[in-house]
Amino acid sequence: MPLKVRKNRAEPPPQPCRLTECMALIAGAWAPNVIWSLRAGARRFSELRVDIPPVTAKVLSRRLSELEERGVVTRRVLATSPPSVEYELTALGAELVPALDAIVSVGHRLKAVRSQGRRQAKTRPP
Amino acid sequence: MPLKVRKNRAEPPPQPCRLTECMALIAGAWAPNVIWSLRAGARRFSELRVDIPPVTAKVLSRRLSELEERGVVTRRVLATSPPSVEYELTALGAELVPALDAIVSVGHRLKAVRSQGRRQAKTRPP
DNA sequence: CAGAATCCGTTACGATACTG
DNA sequence: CAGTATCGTAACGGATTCTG
Repeated sequence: MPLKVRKNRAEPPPQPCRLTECMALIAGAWAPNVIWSLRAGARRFSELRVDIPPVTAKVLSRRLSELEERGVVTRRVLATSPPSVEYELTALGAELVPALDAIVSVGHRLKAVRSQGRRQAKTRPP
Repeated sequence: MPLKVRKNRAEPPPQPCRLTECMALIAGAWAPNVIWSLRAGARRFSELRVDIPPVTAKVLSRRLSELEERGVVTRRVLATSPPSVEYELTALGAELVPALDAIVSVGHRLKAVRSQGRRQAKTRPP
């Protein structure tokens, strides 16, 4: 008799597809970095390029459009000469920052555990 | 005179590359869904396939290996017949769940703003 | 059941060059 | 300065088949 698939307890958020859809908010190369760079306030296109070294103008431009379309950032053209454009997190976009923080925190601790787990491998209770 | 690139205020976490590295924790298709599915406890391979409908065995298997290697989940082979394998979040892996929750929360509210922003477009203070 | 192996299509990224 | 256009490539995921 085949094993029974246990019911998945705790399913307040309905389908897993919802999750996928929401994760798309920060999808695409460098999107998290853009949010990260804007955490302290507005920033211009070329400043973002400097903040995120290996990003190309094409990809940065694309990512910013997507983030704007999704309501994560706002775009404001300044009447300077030459013209410059400022990007800023929306109120909701700013709420993504703590989430990124949490992920980074876990990442750092995982790395620490890794490197010290090597040295002193097994301390297991019998 | 060209505009000066303003210093990026607030830079406690050093390079943006660190962020990229940490975001890799939840990278790959369905990885967030796996973490999500394991939030309430251990789950078998085939149960995860049911939890996350469109995932193929190949990709699920690959994602689980990666997550295990990164210390996000643990893998335990049960001595049953036929053999089954249980996956479970590690302590650190479990800390990713609130972060995913936050992102989902923002995602839902962004969607709400979107759909009601259509109907009643402009209410701006002079 | 849990998964490895193979093949193959899509895509998204990077590099480069060009525009307003 | 702030992008857009075009091109080539590598990586990723999906479908299918096979094994212990």
